[in-house]
Amino acid sequence: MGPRAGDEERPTLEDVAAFAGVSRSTASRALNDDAYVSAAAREKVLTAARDLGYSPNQAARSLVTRRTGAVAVVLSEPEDLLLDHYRTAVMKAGYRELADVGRQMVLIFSDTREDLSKTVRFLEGGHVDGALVFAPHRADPLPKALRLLRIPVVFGGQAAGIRRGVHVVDFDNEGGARLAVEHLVASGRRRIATVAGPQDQSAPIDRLAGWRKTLLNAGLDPADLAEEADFTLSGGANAMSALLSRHPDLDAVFVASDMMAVGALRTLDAAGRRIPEDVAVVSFDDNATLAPAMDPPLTSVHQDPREQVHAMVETLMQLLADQNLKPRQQILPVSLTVRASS
Amino acid sequence: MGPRAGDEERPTLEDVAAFAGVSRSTASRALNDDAYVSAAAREKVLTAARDLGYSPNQAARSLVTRRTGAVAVVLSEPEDLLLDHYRTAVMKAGYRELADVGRQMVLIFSDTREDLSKTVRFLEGGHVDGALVFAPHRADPLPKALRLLRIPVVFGGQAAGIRRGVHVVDFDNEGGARLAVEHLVASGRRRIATVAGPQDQSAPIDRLAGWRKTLLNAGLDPADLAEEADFTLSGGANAMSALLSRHPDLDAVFVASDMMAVGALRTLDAAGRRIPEDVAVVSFDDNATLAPAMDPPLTSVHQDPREQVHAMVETLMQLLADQNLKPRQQILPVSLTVRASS
DNA sequence: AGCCTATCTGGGAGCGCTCCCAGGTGTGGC
DNA sequence: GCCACACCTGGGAGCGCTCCCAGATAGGCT
Repeated sequence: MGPRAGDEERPTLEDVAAFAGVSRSTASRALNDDAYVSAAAREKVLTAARDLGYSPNQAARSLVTRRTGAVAVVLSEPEDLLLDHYRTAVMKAGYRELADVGRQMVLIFSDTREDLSKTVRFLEGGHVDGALVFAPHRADPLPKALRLLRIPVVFGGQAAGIRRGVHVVDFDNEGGARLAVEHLVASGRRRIATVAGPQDQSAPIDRLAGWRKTLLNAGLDPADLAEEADFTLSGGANAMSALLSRHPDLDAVFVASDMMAVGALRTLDAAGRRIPEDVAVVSFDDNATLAPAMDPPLTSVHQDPREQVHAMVETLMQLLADQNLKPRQQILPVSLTVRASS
Repeated sequence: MGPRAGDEERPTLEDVAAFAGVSRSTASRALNDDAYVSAAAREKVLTAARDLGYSPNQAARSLVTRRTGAVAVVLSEPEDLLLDHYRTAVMKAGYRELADVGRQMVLIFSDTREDLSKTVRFLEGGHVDGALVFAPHRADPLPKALRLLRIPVVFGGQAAGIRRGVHVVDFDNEGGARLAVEHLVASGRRRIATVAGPQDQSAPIDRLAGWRKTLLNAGLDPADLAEEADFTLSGGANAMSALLSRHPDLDAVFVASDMMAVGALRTLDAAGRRIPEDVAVVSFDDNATLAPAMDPPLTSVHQDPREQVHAMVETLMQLLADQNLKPRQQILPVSLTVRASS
C-alpha cells in the first residue's frame, strides 16, 4: 500500500488551498473567477495551482453542477454511414464551434438498428449537456426517439417525421435549386435536366422541388427530365447517361451534388459534349476541394456547413440557458458560385 | 422553488433501492453485476431500475472509480488537418472498436499551435482514461509533450521524435513497398519509378525506402526515378508529369497512395500511355471506394485501418489493466491486392 | 455440538467539488 | 456613534455513486 514510484497523487482543490494558505472555498472562487475574491488571494491561489500542476476533477465538478461541458454530435444513418464531404465538414466545424464556447464534442455514429437504443441511452445517461443531431433520412426513427429526451437537441437539416416543436437549422435547398435553374434560364438554356439525389432525404427532395417549380415558372416543361441517383460519382455518371439517351438535345443539367456532378461531367465528356457550350452544368454543395478543381470548374450552389453548425451551437447555448426557448426553424440562405461550367 | 412541470427529477440509485426494497449497496451490486447478490434481489433491482427509467450518474460513478469510460482519439497535424480517407476510416473504426469494449470515443483535432497545450490540458484533465494518438508528422511536438502524461497512450504510426518507451501500432510500410516493387519486377518491369509521399512523415519515408531497397536488391537503379508529392490528386498528377518528362521510357510506377495514383493515371492517360501495357501502376492504401473503381482498377498495397485501431484498443485495454506493461512496437503486415493496373 | 466457510446484506465513509450561509472586516452616510 | 452595505472569507452540507467492513444466515465439516 506504500506509494509506488511515479504514483504521484493528483493534487486536489484542498491541496491548492492549503498551499496557498486559504480555504477551499476561496480557492474554488479564485479558480472559477467568481466575484468577491481579493486580488491577493486570487494571485496566491493561481500560483499555487500552477506550481502544483493542478487540474480540476471534472467528475466532482459535474456531479455538483449537473453540467458535463460536453455536447454530442450525432451522425445518424440507418444504413452504413458514409463519411462524405458534408459530414466530415460538420465534424470539424462541430469540434471548432463547440471548443469556441468551451464545450467538448463527443461524436456519436448511429448507423445500425441496435445503435438507436444505445444512442438514446447514451444521450439519456448524463454524459452530455445537449446534442446536435444530423439525421437526413426521412425514415430514420432517431428524431422521434429523441423527443422524450431530457437534454436539449438541435437538428441539422429537417428532423425526420417531425414538423414542429423542435429546433432546426437547415439550408434553403429549394431556394438554392431556384438560383441554379434561374441562372441557367437567364443564360438561354431551355432543356434543363436534373440529376436528383436520393428521394428518401429531405434536402434532395427540396432541391428537386426547387428545380421543378422554377422550370414551371419559366414556362418550361420538366417532364421526364429528372433522374435520381445516390450521391456517388458513379451514380451521377449513370444518371447522366440515362438523361442523355432520353434527351440527346438537353442543353443544361442541374446536379444535386458536386460528387455526382463529377460523374456527370465524365459522362458528358465521353459523349462528346462540350461544357458549357453544348451542355451547361450547375451543381450543389460548392465543395472547396472538388468544385474549383474540375475541368471545367463547376458552377455550384454554395452552402457552408460551418455556418450551419455555428447557428446550431448558438441555438443550443441559448437552450442551455433557457430550457423553455421557443422552438425555431432557421433556414440559412445559400448563394450561387458561378464558374466556367455554365 | 416548487416543482415545475416536466421537471422530473432523475431517479438515483437510492430511489431504485427503495423501490426494490433493498439497500443502496445491494442495488449497486445488482446493477454492476458483482458477485454475492441473490437472484431474487438482482431481479427486483433490475425491474425497479427499468420501471423508474434509471440510468446511473456517470459523474458520481467516475468520481469514485477514477475511470471515465472514455478514450480520446487524437488526430494531430500541425497544419490544417486534412480529413482524408485514412483518418476518416480511423475515426469510424475508433468509434466501433471502443464501443465494443464499452468505451466512449472522444475525438480531438489538434491542428494549430495553440491546440497543443489545449490538447495536453484536456488529456491531463481526467476527462478520459487513455488516448489513441495519430501524429504522422515528424516535426509534430505533440508526441513528446505527451510523454509526461499520467494517462496511457498508444500511437498509431510512429511517434515523432520518439524511438522507444512508447506503445506503437504501425503498418509495415517498407514491406508493403517491397511487395509492390517485387510484383512489378516479377512481371518483367525494369524502369520502375515512384511517386513518393511527403518526406516529413514516417510512413511515406518508409515506403520510399522500401522502393529503393527492393530496386537495388533486384539490380536496378533507382537514381532520379523518385518524385515527391503531397498525397493529393493533383500532386500525383504533377509528379507523374515530371517523372514522364525525365524518363519517357519508364515502364512502371509505384505510387505511395491511391489518391495520388488517380492523378498519375490521369497524367499517363493524357500522355497516351496504355495501362498496364505501357506502364504498370501499383499504389498504396487499397482504398475500397477508390482503388477498385478506377479505370483500370488499381493494384494496391492493402492496409486495414480497422485492424490497426483494433490492435491499438487492445493494447490500451491491457495498459489500463496494467500500467507497467512493457512498451511494444507492433508492426502490422500488409498485403498486395492485384488488379488490372499492373 | 461446535466451528468454519461461503453467501448475502446494509450502513458508513468518502471521492473532489460547488454552493449556501454565517460571520468578519472595512467604508461611508446620517 | 451607529447602522447599512459592500466586500471578502471559511465551514458545512451534499451531489450520487462505489467500496470496505461488520454482521447475518445457511450449509458442510470435524
